[in-house]
Amino acid sequence: MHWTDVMAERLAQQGQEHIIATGITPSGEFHIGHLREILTGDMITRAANKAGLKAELVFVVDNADPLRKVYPFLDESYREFIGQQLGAIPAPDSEGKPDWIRFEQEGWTYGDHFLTPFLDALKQIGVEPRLIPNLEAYRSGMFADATKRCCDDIETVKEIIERVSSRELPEGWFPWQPLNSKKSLDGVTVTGYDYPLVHWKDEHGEHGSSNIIKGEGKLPWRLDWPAKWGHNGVTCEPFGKDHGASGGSYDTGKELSVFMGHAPPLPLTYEWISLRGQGAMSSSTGNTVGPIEALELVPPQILRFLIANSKPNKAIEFDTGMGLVNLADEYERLCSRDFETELDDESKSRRQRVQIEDAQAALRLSMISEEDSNEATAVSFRHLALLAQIKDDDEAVWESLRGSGAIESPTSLLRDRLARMRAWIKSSHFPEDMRIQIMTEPNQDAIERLEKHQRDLLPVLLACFEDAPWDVSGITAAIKSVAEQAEAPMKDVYRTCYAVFMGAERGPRLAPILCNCDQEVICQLISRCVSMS
RNA sequence: GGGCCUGUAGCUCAGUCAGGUAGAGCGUCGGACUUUUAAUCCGAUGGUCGCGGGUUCGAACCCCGUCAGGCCCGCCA
Repeated sequence: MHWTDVMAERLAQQGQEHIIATGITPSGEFHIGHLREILTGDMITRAANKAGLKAELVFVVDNADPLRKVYPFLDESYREFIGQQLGAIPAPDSEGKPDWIRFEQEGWTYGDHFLTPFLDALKQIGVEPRLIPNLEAYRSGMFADATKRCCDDIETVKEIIERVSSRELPEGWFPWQPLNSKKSLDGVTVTGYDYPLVHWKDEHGEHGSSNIIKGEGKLPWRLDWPAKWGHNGVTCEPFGKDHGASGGSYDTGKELSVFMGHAPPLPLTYEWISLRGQGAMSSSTGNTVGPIEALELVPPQILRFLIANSKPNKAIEFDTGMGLVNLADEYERLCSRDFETELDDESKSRRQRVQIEDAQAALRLSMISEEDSNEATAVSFRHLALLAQIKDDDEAVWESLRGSGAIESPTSLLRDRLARMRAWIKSSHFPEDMRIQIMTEPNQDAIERLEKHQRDLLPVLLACFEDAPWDVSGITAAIKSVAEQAEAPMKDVYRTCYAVFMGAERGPRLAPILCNCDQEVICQLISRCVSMS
């Protein structure tokens, strides 16, 4: 059974209506790691709805969280904002400096700045959750009840956190962090409590009172999370393995949730996504591939497929090179399979059936909208990558595909895919193995691997190429005339050609590539191979 | 110190929750297609299931131990 269906089954045991929650702090550039959080939630939601439940995906934007430090992409002037809430400070401009003008005129905040492009990407990927900006929830008093309960019984709250997480809370710990005189959550000491006011003094020597109902502060993380479960009615939430560790915030949240008066959500811990060969993704080191960037390279279905096809507890290594080609081709192959017929085959073992069913489920979850069909494009990524490099003009690509009978006319799906393919080829992510390159130096190994009678074709090849009109048909004719003059099979001629031009045994159609090269340079290459043989 | 996850074919992984002959895809190798879109089709190859014990008629799967890698227990998904 697919992992999403397992979750749906568990949810069904608990009730009919579900809120599946995801939450991310917009502290920096979003990356595909964040995509796992939201897609995991989205896929559970889909599976639950398919199982006849009523499920909704929500995305809690943790813009009440404070700025932790001056990240490398920020100007030093952000130092004054440390400790202040992400939804209440200006966004960085192109130089990383606070954009006061947009902040004051449009209310454009730090959180908005990072969230908005991510939401655009999500839309393309087919995820449109209900947004719950956390700062606004605080300000509208949504956290008041839970907060009151905690402040009224600090000892119980403390006991739960200290026992479950086995860490000691500092002296003077209070279940509400007030904003100080500089709107910061740091360096504040609570001096008294008189609901709804929490009295404080800060490190600047100022005194004041924080109104819980108006959200003049926030709950510490370990309380904030279970409180959100309560007022958002969350019944299921996937989260990263950092929260899932024993004694971690889910463990304390579970008990605190009951203390606050509601059942904790069904958890699902997922593993991190790392960049192949570069370790974990991190916004602060700049070691990221953003969802936007990823979408420029591959269609959104492939990104969904990556998540759908990996069990949550499996770490994913995102590979923007050959790995992506293989992933995309695997997706393409699955699209063209006929699962129904395969499942009708009685001789299939239980395991084989499970594999087929899981592949089917993963494919269905890869669709952008549930009404889509997974039409196969009949063109592999590998093949398209090749054509896109050989032919600068889109029309020529379609012409070639028509000629080989792969398509009759390009679908919008294919047009879209070609556009992304061209972006990929231009980017630094495109794998060198896929890049078509004509030799600049003779490849001695390849020449030596040729049979003698194949090497003997080299002088003939040189003669024919020197006289050839330098266009596609001229070069094609020249290759053909080599075979005629030498009375050799075409197979040998091609072998020789690929050895000379690409240092390989086989390769893509040569004429369209060679006509983009300089005739004299090509002939010199052949001539050097001749003298070598 | 406590805990979590992972370890199965060259690679990526299913299969572990409900024990019943070790599976897929990729790769590799071979063949076919007689001017080759790195294509496509067909066939073959491939594993002491990290290691040791236990339970069982029977263990990749359950139990105990152990090794290796990754991670968490300080608000980074």
